[in-house]
Amino acid sequence: MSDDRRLDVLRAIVEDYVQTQEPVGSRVLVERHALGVSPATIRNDMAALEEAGFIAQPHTSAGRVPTDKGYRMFVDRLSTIKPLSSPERRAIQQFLADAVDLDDVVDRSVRLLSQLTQQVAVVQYPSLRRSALRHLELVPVGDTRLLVVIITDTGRVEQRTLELDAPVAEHVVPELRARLNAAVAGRRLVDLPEPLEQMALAFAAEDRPLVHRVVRVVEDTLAEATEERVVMAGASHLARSGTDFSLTIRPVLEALEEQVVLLRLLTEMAEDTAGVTVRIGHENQHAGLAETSFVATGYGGDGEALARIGSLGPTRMDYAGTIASVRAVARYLSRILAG
Amino acid sequence: MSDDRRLDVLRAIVEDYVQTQEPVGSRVLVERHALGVSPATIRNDMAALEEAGFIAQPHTSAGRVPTDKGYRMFVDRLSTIKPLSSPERRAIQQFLADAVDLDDVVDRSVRLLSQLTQQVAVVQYPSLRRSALRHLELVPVGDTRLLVVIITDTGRVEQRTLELDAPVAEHVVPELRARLNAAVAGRRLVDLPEPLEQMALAFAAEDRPLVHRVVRVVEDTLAEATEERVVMAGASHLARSGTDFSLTIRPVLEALEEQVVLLRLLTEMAEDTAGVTVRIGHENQHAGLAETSFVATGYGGDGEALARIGSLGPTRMDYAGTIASVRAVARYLSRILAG
DNA sequence: ATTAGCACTCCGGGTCGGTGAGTGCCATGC
DNA sequence: GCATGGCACTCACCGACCCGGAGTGCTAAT
Repeated sequence: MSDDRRLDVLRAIVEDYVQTQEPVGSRVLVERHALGVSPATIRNDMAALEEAGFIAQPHTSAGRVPTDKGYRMFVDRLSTIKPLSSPERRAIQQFLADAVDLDDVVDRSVRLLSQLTQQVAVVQYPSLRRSALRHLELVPVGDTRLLVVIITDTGRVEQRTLELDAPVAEHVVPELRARLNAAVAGRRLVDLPEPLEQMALAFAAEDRPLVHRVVRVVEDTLAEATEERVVMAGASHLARSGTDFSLTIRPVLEALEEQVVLLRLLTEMAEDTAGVTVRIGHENQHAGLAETSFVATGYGGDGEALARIGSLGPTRMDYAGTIASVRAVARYLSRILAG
Repeated sequence: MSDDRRLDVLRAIVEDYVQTQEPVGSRVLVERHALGVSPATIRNDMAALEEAGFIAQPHTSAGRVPTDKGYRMFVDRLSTIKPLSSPERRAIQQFLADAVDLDDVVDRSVRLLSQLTQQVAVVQYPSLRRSALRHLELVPVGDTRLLVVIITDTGRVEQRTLELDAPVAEHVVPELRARLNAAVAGRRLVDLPEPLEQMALAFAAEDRPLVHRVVRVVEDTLAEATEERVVMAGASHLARSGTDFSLTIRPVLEALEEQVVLLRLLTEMAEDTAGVTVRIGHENQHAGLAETSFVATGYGGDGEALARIGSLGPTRMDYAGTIASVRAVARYLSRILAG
């Protein structure tokens, strides 16, 4: 049995179906691809592929459609890398380089990726937990409030307001600011508790409560679940014309509006740090995403990724192109953040 | 001619149509509303209303549907205010009060409003231009870069990185920071140029270039077009089941993804500061929004609004309820920001 | 192992009446 | 002069029906 040709047939089916969005039959298959055999032969192969679960027919006497398993095989073994053209690369780089601050970088990235893939793009902000601290700022507000501002080396800024019982002693704030910064600058979250503990000891007993509260806020902010921010763009691509997919658009939009779902989507793909991860159809846990695929990778950080970026579309998507785009944007994004 | 009854009929048509989403005929009208006359009479009134352009029929021998003009009349003269229940109010208040910083406040507001109205919600960040400055922070990064952080009294934070030609002189940064803050604290953008000018004079000539560059960055940031940030939530409500509206979903989503369009939508309604503004169907400039209505109002600031918040849905929406929700969220939002 | 031939299935689109909701108009009544 | 009952008319909608075409699976021949 010519196993090779069967895989060729599978590849051809996936490629045709992705392009035409219509079940593909044996005749058009031999016409459009140089398979060198007759439709009847293809039919036999198709029967075998169906038996093996790679393709299915929507109804008797219709062409074949790839199953999730078929797409899986396609991305794992059949699809070839599709490098971006060099003008494309330059355009990406330029567009991202014009960003003015982190919000802008993230915003531009997500729009760019959505534009490139013609799908929904998702970008996670650099994790606070895994970033290093660049600066801590304390700003007294009125008498009894203290604004704590945290700036990371990726440019991310978080702020929390602290309500105090008593007015702050004048001299404490500058000293605390100085010592805090000395203690945290350049360190990552995991390395923080001890230096902060040490630092607190340097203060007079009467100032300790304040110091501890500030330390507490900093630690909480960095550890909080809310630290994980995600942005999305390109939802309109879900309503691409000429697709029954629009029937399923509601649950998909709903899923995408739940930060929790998005985060799980991104973080569940965390194992494979260097490469690109692909989740196809039902491989996604969320029910609303059963007819979508998600392509993601990490960015920032050397070795361990700072955060993730991905693209979501119908299972019948251009995997090669999407993978290439996701990878490219992630690469330039990393470069910007490191620069 | 009983003009009053005609308006009653119009009101009845709008209310019925909003509820059922189906063209409403003369029979069901007299059945569902206590109009005290026969269908034939209603039919005469309907003919008059159609003549006047308030209603239309999709095709001969179908019921009537309100036109944009009909909705306009309805919101201007016919709809009654629908106050929120007091548990609802408490829930809103509580939900917003739990917010941890400005991003969180805005995020919660937009989600809340989308939840309340079951439509798309849009919230604009408090304008930098109209806010007062709370604090300016300068953080040296490496030798030749300076991070400028701007914090407003609404809690908004903006940051810009400044690339310098030469290493910064050690002593300049603390002094500049102190003087800058003295100059700007509590002032609004329009009041800034002069004090900043004054301040710069206090520095030695050799430090002037640096000082001027920092001043420049601050002023630019506050004046920039990109200062206007808008967030959106509830797009999934656009795909509400059982509506041909889903055919038009694409252009609407596209419009909503353009910051520019959103901003124009919000700012074009700026005249009426205290009340709620409603734009119906074709009154919206953007072509993709011809079948939607937008309800917006300002929030924050006394007198002049700091920013705007609104809700967008199909023209056949519950105007009274939407107006009430938008107003309520805006009110509590203002309160939080002032607190 | 491949292929030509063939019978079979079933989707999609088109046609065709029947039904019912809704209208417009007219003649009548208060 | 306004409201009303009656009535003919118009369409959209729905189900039944039919037909063509695409695609398959099977079998027999190479």
